[in-house]
Amino acid sequence: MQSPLPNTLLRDAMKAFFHAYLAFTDKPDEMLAKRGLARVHHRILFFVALYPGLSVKDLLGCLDVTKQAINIPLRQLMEMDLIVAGTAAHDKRVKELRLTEEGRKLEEALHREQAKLLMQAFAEAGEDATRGWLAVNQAMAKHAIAP
Amino acid sequence: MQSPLPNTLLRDAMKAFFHAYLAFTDKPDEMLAKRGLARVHHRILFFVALYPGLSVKDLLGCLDVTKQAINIPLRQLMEMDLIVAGTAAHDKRVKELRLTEEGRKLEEALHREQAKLLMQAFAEAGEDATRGWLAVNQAMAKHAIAP
DNA sequence: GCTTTAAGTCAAATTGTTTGACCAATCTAA
DNA sequence: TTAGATTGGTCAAACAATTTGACTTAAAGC
Repeated sequence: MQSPLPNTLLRDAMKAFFHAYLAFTDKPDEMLAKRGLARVHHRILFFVALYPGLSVKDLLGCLDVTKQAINIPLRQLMEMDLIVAGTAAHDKRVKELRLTEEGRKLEEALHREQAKLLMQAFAEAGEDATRGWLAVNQAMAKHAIAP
Repeated sequence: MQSPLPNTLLRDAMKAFFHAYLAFTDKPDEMLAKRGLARVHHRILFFVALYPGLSVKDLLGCLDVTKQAINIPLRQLMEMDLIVAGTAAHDKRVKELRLTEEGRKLEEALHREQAKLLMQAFAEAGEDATRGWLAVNQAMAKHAIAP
């Protein structure tokens, strides 16, 4: 099996993956800290932005955490009027989480920083590399539990 | 500026990145938990494996944490005889961290799991994609603080 | 009616991290 | 050779996050 990554360089690839993820979360973490929020809050905002009307259960699945781990952060986001919870028409037990206007603004500000970093890296590496990066991440993501 | 990633799909790319990272750390986390160890321990083992003779200061740089955050995990690894600290010849203040034989075995077992996942994803996505994945991660990693 | 599911909560225990103050040994440069 | 900087280590208090497990309510589904 012929690979473009010699065995001796596999660890360098893993190191780059680790540091890329560090860089990816750096700016948003800093911005959130100023509001007394943390990375969990961002993750919640992110998935609610991606899937408007997301249920709490599906959110847990997306983040791969327990409901207890999300209990306080999610309540805070609702108390701060960044997220609202409606009731699903087909099943009154399930909540439909959505961003408020203010929540959308915060999520967008955080998203913009990460997009900037990604776009820079994409521009440096080229279009083919961008497609490749996405394809490998999606292949790996299939092995995570989430939807 | 023409991008292979339409704006509406940028969030999907970020989601894949997040879930890829989740999958990447899943198995090792599980293996470490059985020994009463955590992800920090793996990160220390990983960087000491990648850079034999690494100093404590450089390790802090690699991980982007404070010395207090590493104090206990590193001590545990040395008490468990997974890591040994020698003294640098050029400067007696600096320590040279290395894996012991047992440490090498554990690190390799953890590495093997991650390599398996990566190789699977590489095989699915193809060689070009593999090169692209690496290139984008390295471009992003440049924006992290580490060496 | 009985069971299951979605959501929420409580409490205790554990763990992790930060902050800030120290100290000792060693190196470097004035 | 002394003053200052650097490396590594430690302590303690405060804080934050997460886990485990038990328990509740409301609503479905059968």
